[in-house]
Amino acid sequence: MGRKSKAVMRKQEILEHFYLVMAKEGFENASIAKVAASMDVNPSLLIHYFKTKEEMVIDLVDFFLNKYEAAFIEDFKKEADVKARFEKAINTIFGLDWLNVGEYSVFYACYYLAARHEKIRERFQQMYNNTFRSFLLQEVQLWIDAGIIKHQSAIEVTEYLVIMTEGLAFYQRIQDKETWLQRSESMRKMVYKTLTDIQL
Amino acid sequence: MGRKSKAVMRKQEILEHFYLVMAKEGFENASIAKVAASMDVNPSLLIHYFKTKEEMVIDLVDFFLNKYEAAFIEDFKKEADVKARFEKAINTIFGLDWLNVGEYSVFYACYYLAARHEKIRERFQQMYNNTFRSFLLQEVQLWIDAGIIKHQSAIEVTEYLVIMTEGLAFYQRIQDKETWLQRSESMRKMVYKTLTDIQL
Amino acid sequence: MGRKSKAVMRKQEILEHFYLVMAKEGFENASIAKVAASMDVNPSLLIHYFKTKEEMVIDLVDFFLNKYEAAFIEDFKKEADVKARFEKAINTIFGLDWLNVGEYSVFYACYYLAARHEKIRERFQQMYNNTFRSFLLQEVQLWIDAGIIKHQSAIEVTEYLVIMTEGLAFYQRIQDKETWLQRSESMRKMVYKTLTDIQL
Amino acid sequence: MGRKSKAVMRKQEILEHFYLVMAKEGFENASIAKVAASMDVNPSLLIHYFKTKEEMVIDLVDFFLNKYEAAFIEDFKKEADVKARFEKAINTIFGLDWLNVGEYSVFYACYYLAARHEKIRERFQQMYNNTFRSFLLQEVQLWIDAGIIKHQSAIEVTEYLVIMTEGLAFYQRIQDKETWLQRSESMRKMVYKTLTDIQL
DNA sequence: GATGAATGAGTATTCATTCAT
DNA sequence: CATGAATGAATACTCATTCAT
Repeated sequence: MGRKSKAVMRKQEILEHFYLVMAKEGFENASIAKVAASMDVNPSLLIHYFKTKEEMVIDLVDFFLNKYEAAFIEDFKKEADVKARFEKAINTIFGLDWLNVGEYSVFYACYYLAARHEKIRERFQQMYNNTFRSFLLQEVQLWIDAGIIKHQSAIEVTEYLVIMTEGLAFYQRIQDKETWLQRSESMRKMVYKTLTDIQL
Repeated sequence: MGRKSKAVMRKQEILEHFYLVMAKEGFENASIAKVAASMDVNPSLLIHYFKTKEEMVIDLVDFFLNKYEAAFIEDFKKEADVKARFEKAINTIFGLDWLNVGEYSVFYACYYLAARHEKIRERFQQMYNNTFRSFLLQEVQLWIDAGIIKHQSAIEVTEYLVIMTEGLAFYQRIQDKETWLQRSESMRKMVYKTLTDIQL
Repeated sequence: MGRKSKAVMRKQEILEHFYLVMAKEGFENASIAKVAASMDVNPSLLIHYFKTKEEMVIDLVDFFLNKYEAAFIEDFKKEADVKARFEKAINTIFGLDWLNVGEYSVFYACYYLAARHEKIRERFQQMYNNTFRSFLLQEVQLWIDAGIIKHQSAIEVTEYLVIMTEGLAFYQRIQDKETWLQRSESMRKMVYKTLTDIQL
Repeated sequence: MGRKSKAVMRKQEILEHFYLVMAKEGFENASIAKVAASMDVNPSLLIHYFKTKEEMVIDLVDFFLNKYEAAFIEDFKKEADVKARFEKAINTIFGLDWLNVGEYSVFYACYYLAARHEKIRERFQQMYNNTFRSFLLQEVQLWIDAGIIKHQSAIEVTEYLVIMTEGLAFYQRIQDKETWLQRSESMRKMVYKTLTDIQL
């Protein structure tokens, strides 16, 4: 494969700074000039690599989702034992956020953009359907094979988990920490019961 | 003596147009000038009522969430019979979206803003905690009293429904219609089972 | 004479606030809106009393110079003994400033305006020629009569003092305090000598 | 490689136009747009060189004072003979103004700004202390060496001349020409006498 | 006498972008 | 590859002012 070309590296670097500016100043305030300032280069250099800002935004979403996917998968891979991984998965879903304010504001900026930009929406679809679902699917299958989950198909459980994860993340972010912690425990039990038929 | 105050009405009118411009052109492209153009008044008039754009944005979120709340409650109130209302609630959650693209892009723009603005986040909290939760809570209690839902507390079920609703809405929006329809049915069954202990 | 009419009092009040805003924010930033805000009234009220801003500015200069004159004369009147008044006059001229930053910035804003506005220039002329000169003239005559000043006409000395006062004030304002104090003493001696023919 | 820098020249050109606009329309009416219009370029170009208007104003003062200094020194250098230069200096101080209305209104706008801006005040200090004083000081020393001025130190005389110059300039500008001419002659005599001990 | 509605021109500044070097 | 010059449209906001109430 050899070294990445300078262009590819530069683009990556630009997106990294674009992301940082967005996390810090908000998506609506992230301008080419500010990203250039953050990199200490001339604004026209960014235009040199991404012909328009729109292109840059689209690539930013891609860049961000790659990061997000990697973090998600990383989180699941750590444990070797199947039972332990199941517990960990549940804990992760109900655990406090993986992302800080700046980061998840970028996530929702991207999600907002998906509503208006077909290309971006497709990228989201791809992430959820290919990466998350297909990864979770094999994971869930292992849980079923191990008898942890009963009476349900792998595909249904996968969908359920994705939806719960997003619903929880969404709901959690508008709650203050104390309120959230009070509520998350009973949610955890309910999901646990739904999946395992075991009353905790 | 001054003039009779048109402030309340005018503000409402401005927010209506702000919302329309946002739905049509996207939140990042909704400028004071465009809203003024849409109303056929001078931009400075908007500043006369809302001293800054920020204030206008905050009030827009409020305006939008009020609308959203009203639509939500309206939807639940239509049926008189408890059992029918329960079915309807489930169907609504799993049904296709209440909102069109422009509308839900505004919703997610608002949600994105909540990540960065405390006032806006508080407004979301208030909507979820006071309006949705408290409304759903009495509804769920009726379902429990009627024996539709078993073995679970009203508060838990309420939380569960809110989270499922948001998770589903989120997930649905990045799926194409066909994919979504295929998946929603199995989700519906799983939730039904979780709540009623009845295998559909 | 009776009471001043409400209009006169209101105008005075407006000018007072105009002056305060100017001293605080600078003459180029003193707008009708800010003055109104400072008074907690509606901007159009100021237009009600002064038809245009220009008129308000002209009256402001007048208002300010009246204040300035009053302070000047007050300062001279305090002493009864002629010799003491002469000493005091000299000390005042060489003493540190009567005005603080905001105040003298207003003074120089007015002076700047005099360069462009004939009406304002005339008002300055009137102040210097009528008030300062004519007041100083009788004062100087007393000093001459008392034999404090020798070999010079009252009119010449008056002119000399006005010029020295302005030159010193101007020069002093761009010096830091320490530098100024070092230099003012020798200036004082030179003027003293010029006027009295006495080597201090 | 970038473009060859035109920054220095362009900045100078902009300041020249800024000065012209200020002299013509008054400091409070000198806007970036007007300066750009006067240069027949786009307003944003001015911001390209001076990031803010404030920066532009500060540089304008510098630009103006440089001009002013140069004119002052030029005026003194013309004569070769010491005695002639002394006479010329006195005549210049008492002569009619070097500047026309627009020009000296800019001068007083700058002086006004010095009251509010430390950087600008420092620039004035520098001009008076370094340029004027140090230049005059050597000049005055020549006069003393030549026996034109007696019984006084060079430094005192220098201070005295600076102060008289400013006081006269200030006073002169609010007088009409006829009044001024009547008075300047006697002033001239008094200064002459103070410096030379010779009764004219 | 005082308010608030409304305007229209103006403010400084930022934006993305193009082009010459 | 990278800079800096330059543009032109857009930004939010402020200005003084008018007019109806």
